[in-house]
Amino acid sequence: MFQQLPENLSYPELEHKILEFWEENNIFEKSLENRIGQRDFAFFEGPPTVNGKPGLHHMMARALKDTVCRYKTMTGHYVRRQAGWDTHGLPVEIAVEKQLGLKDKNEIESFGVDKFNEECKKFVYKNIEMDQGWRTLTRRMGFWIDLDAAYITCTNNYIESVWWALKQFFDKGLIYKGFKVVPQSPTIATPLSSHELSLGYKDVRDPNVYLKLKIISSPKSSLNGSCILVWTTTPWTLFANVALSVGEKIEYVHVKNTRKTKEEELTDLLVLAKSRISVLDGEVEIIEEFTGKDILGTVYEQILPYVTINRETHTNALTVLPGDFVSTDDGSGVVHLAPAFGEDDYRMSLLFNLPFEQPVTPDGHFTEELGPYAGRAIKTFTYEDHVEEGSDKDIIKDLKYAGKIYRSSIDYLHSYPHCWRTGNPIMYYARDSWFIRSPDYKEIMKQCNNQIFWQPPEIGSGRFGNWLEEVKEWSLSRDRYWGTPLPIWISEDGEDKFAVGSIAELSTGLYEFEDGKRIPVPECGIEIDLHIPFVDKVVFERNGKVYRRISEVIDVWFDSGSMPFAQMHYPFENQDLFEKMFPGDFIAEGIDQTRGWFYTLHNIASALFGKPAFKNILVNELILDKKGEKMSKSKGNTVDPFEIMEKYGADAVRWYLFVNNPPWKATLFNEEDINSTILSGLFRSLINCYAFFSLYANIDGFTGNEPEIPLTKRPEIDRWIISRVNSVLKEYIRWMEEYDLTKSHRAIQSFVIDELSNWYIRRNRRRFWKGGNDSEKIAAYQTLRTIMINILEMMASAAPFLTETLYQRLRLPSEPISIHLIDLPKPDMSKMDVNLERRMDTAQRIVNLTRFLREKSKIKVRQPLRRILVPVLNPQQRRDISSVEEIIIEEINVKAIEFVTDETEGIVKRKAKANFKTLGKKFGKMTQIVANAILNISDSDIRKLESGQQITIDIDSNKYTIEREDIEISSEEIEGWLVASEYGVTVALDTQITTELIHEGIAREFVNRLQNIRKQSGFEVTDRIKILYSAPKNLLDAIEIKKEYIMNETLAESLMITNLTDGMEIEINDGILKINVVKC
RNA sequence: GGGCCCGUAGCUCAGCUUGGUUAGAGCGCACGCCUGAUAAGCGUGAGGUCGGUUGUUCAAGUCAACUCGGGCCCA
Repeated sequence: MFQQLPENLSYPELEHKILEFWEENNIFEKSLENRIGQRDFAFFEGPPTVNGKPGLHHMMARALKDTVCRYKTMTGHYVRRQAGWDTHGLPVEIAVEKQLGLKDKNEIESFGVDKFNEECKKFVYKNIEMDQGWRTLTRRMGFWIDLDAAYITCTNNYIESVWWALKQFFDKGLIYKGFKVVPQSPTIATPLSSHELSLGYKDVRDPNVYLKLKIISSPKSSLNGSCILVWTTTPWTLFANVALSVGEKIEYVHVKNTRKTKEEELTDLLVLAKSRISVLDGEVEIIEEFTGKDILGTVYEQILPYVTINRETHTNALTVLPGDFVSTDDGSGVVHLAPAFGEDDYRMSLLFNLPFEQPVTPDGHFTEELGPYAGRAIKTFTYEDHVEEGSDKDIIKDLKYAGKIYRSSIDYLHSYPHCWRTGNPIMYYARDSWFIRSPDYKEIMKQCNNQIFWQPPEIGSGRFGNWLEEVKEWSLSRDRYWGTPLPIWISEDGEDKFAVGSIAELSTGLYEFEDGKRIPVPECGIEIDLHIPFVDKVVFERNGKVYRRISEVIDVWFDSGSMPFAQMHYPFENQDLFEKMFPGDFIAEGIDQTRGWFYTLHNIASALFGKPAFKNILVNELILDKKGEKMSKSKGNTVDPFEIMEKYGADAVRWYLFVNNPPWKATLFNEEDINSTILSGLFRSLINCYAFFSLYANIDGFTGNEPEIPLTKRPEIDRWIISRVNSVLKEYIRWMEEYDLTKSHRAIQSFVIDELSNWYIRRNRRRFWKGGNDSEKIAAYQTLRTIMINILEMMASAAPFLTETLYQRLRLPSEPISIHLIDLPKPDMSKMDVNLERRMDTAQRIVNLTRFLREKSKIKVRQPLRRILVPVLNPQQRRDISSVEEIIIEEINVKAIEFVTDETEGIVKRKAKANFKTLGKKFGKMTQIVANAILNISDSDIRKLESGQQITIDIDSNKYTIEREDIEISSEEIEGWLVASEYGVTVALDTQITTELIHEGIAREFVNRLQNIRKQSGFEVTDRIKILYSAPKNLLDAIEIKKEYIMNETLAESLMITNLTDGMEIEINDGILKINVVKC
């Protein structure tokens, strides 16, 4: 028996059952066991950070991964799928701080770093198990990945592998400590790496301030007493201003500027770049022009008086210096320099021996030096529970009071980096920190990138490629607690350092107790934990020196970038496995990982192994809401993946995400589309196909074990659908191999709906319901079952639940217990017949044309007609159509197809149309004119061309030679007939209806009414009936003549005329009949 | 300021690599058909200045330049 689907089927309900089935039968495990020893396909899971709830966009990446992995499994690969969790770093620290009510690093220190890290660890493990979290999402959506063997980045094994990697970098001289201006996240007091920075750009309004600074002395004496105009968007950096910079070759002007304010008229004498005069208000009179070079050395009045600048020791302080970075795109063409807060500025300070003032603490507050500003926040910082007001406005107020503001507003709109975790604006800040010299191996990274297949390709060459072109040093260290400790130990005199690359090496150190006692690590009695504070208690005594670890932890992105080897604790274990798994075959994540995980994977793999980390990558774009806006919690337009899956089922959502739009294009998520296109389209069609199959298969007792009818013995339409399914399979595989899941699945979709359901099944219904069990019927069942299975095989990786549900009902006991344990078949070339496919295509075209003609002439399909005429251009076309004649005739209810050829000249008018492709090449400018002439060439000329001769056309006494290939021939009209044509196929319909045909039509109408009555009366399909009826003369005649046919069709024992007074009234062709139908 | 992607029917998308003369599909809408897949199935129709301009070409949705709008990334 082929088990029927439930009446009110609920996809989510079915899916839950399937989940249980998989788990009870260990299907996932079996799918792996099956493939042991087969080709390996190495998949790398990008570890999600274990805080927060997963969103819909996470479902996208996970669905893509799952589908590719399942597909690869079905095509004979062993796909190792180790899950992973990213557990270190700021996201976790911040969540835990919040939980514990700690506000900043000081509070963490007093709380105790050991306890804090312990809390972080607990938090991480709790989140991994969380309901409605990642684990649940993963299970619910059917993402098959080994969660129990997940790599967790905060385990000793993982960290040990990361340490090994860091030691490689260190020993190659690629890690160094530098004093540099780095982007610093103020409220968490740690530097960020460039890829972290790239996660947090936001459009903001910043101050837009023009300062006028008094010139004390200048080599250009005419400027003395005037002011130099300086522009800034960061007033908080002005305290640290030590010099100004101009472009040596830029043209500057000395102007007299008069403008009116509300209160008074002001006149200023100002110096600024000539091209920036437009920033001035009011009238401008140019007094003098010169270049930047002319005013170098000009001394100006210090902007804000708090820090003391000694011009004796720093002779260049508070002067105008040359800078190649000065631009005149905005501002005044004069740049203020604060070496502690800008990369260019810092470089200038070294070059010109400028004083270095840093009146700001690493957490973004002013130092004691600054009097009234001491302790205030530089910018407005937002915390979980409060907001700390920034200082910009007050600084501007003070400067105004001091008469140093030319103009100020807070309207400079630009995109500025913010901390990706706290959301607060970053500050560029000079400090000590550790770096990886990534530019040193830039060429290797570029070369490795060329070996990667990117889907879509433009990200590899564009976004990622450009990024590699401008590789920056990797700012590696973080001044935080919960992270992989940077395993570098420095001698107490600071002169020597080394990296520790393993637990074994760490164990050669000494554990230092609070009382100063040092005991070898293996004997210290404390369990080794590669975190702060344990590692900081380990000291080494070498060469008579004591070495202590530096304090920093590393960028979490180094953790996740290390996963290709760290997930398997390489090189300490699993060397063979690593050899097989590296480089990885496939990764898939969101585009936001381009400079995140994609980059760190690539960077580390290039540096350590000189190979790319992965060979194929599928990138997905954002999921926007249906209006095209980004989903965000604040807008309230986010979609909960769990809710959506319980509404439509995971399969429908997965399918929708693939098919609606290529994943690498921003997808507009419209919930209703899941229902209107996926559920009521493809899925319903597929379900209906199965329902149809099982209904009749069960009636006929078809088991699936019948001896196979050879392909050659099956009807043409069977061979057609089998050919088609193989063609589709070929196409599907082609796109899957290119990681184009949209094209591959769209191909299946149209096949199921248009070809299987709407053509094959509909055309063959009669074969299934007619009596007997001949070979033609068995062939129909066998064909349909095969096709269904083939479809399920193709769909299984994308819609694992629905396909399993149907497979369970279709499978024979001898077949694998799950669709996911099956081998995807290879397209069978011997079953593909392109000619047959073309012929069927023509048949469908003729059917469509005929339907159109019936519609036009208002003749119902139930009314048989005598014939259609089809003009054929050649014997081939005639043979093509003849071979599918039966199908056409039945579908459109005509008695015959007649072919019109040359011999029946006169009936068909033929027309030649220009083939522009060949014509254009030959005649160039004359193409259009020749094409027009071709429209008018005679029938005999057309025939000449057909026989291979050339003709010449005269236009304005020029001769143009035309060949067969230059024209397209079509039959356009048939005299006196209703005609339609499309793509070279023409159909004429004979609309004459003879008495015989009328009788037949009436009989069919009558059968139709009777069938309706049977159905309404709730009779079984197999019940026999007796019919009594009365009817007007014309109908009665027809019914009597067609009596046998009618009785046959309706399973009637008798069909008797009586004078019915009661009975059901029905109408046929405007006549009223009365019928009485009873079961025998 | 730079880079990338997108703009085709009311909506979601094909088509653009390789230019060729009625620009397609699905959904929605309107109308009709079918009734032994029936809380199914089929068809027809309306609906498009292919974002705009300019250019290349005999010919541009397709190629080029510019431009407008949207998104993403960078500075």
